[in-house]
Amino acid sequence: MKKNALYKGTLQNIILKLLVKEVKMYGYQMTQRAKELTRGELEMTEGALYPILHKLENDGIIYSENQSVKGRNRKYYLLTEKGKNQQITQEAEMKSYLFNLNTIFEI
Amino acid sequence: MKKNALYKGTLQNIILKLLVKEVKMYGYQMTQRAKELTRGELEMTEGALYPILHKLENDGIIYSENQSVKGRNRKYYLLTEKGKNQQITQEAEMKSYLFNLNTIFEI
DNA sequence: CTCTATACATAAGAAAATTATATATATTTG
DNA sequence: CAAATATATATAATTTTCTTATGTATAGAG
Repeated sequence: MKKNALYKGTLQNIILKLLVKEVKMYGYQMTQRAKELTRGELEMTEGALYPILHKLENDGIIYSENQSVKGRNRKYYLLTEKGKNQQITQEAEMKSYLFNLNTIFEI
Repeated sequence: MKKNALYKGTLQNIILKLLVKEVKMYGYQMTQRAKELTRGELEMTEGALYPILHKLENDGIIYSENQSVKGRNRKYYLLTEKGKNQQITQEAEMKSYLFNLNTIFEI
């Protein structure tokens, strides 16, 4: 099994959760934060991350602000109002999902 | 988001857990059991289930026994020794995964 | 000055699911 | 009793979602 196999289908949900917790984040920062929070387990690849961010922005769930920091460009993302609602819905789905898996795996 | 989106990547793990709990099960039974345990949330489709079962059998993780019940054929699956070890490994991975998601979603 | 880290982006390919279709029998319902 | 639904397995075509690979660019460490 691949390293991130279990996390398939949860990435968008995780991204929205990170954004609601930290208010604004840039892509690279999300990969680091996700890795920290999962004790090194989840390594979000750029090939997965950036297309999701672009899709979310295109769908009006998040919006971006460019900022130059120490000569490098960062693209910060924030939740829109629509995105905040979406995040609440998806977090509820995630909690139900976790409850169900806890049931199956008797945790 | 699709109904089973979050469960993507966990199906094989769930199947092995069902088998270790109930010793022997047939495919259709797994779909019903999974649906019960997730309060109707997870509806394992045949197109996902059967290819996984065939792959697991081909890899020596499970083996099958045909049984005719009330005129209909059932193909029961059981874990091999290799499969039991595999299940233990995958359950540990699943628990780590759940721990990490609980961390992210602060449950 | 080279390597690693930071930062974003996208194309090609693989993996894992959904959807659709097929077959067959038992049971329930109108 | 015919039709619809439930039971039971299987597979092909398609779609989704990820990995891998590649590209660009700058900062900092050694």
